[in-house]
Amino acid sequence: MGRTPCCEKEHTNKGAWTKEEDERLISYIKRHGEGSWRSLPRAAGLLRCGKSCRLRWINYLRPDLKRGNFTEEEDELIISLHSVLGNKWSVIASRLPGRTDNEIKNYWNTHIKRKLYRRGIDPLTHGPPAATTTRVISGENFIKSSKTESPPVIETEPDPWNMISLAGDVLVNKAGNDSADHESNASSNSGMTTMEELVVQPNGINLELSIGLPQEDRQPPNINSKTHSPPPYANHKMQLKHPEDVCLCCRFGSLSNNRQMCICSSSVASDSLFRFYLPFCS
DNA sequence: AAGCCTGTCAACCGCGATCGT
DNA sequence: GACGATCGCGGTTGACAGGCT
Repeated sequence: MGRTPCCEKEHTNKGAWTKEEDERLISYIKRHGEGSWRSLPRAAGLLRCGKSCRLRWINYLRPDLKRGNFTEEEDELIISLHSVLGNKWSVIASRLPGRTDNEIKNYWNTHIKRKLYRRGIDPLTHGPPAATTTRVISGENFIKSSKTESPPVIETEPDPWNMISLAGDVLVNKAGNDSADHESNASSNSGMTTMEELVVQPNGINLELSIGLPQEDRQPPNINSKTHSPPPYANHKMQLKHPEDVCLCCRFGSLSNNRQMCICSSSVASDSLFRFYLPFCS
């Protein structure tokens, strides 16, 4: 059962288009116009699926396409349109002359999401990271468990762990220092060179942003009550590529071998305070 | 220098929407 | 209204280039 295929797969080319194929397609559309994609390949002498021809034309060959980098104005327009429209790439593209939905979608996933994360904005909600999200797997730089990048995994059920760490409300300072807001730490990471130097101040939790449980109830549900071990994924380290990057889980990074490493590694698991923050990293 | 890793983006795939009969 | 054909969208994949170790 199932759908009938859109073309005879065994007689069609796949993969990258050759120059000759492009020329054939352009020439045919110049003569006959767009449309009738199903019959176009045969008529144009192309061994391609109609969908493939349509996509090639729309995303690459159309003469009115604008090439080159996105401008700052386009960036901001995309961000504001996305905040209203969500992933309606075709609608967003219709507001940016010369840009295709595919192009904008790719650009969003590779550039703008990162840009928003750096601004402390959740690209899904266009607001601050939600207090009800549970597990952001290392934010923009999360270690890919598969080839596919999903955005940071955001689940919506309330989770006390995340209520503490995700909303940007955890204050971690070097021992002996007065409290400093996480923004300045996050942007500079200055002096945060080792995890051993770090002390969590439990009373540094910003309750304005949190809907957390009372302190004594914050034992994370997935901590092994006998071993007090964090979940396995807490044993990873996360690489942060850019100096201003921070782990979306713990909101900090630290320098290690000239690389930004998330401080939320298992090496601090013995610190009961830290355990609250571990599972959200890596 | 070689192998690995990561980012980018063109292309593919599946499915819902729309159209035509 | 039912049904099949086609279109269009959004998510995903995979090839490739460049940087890093």
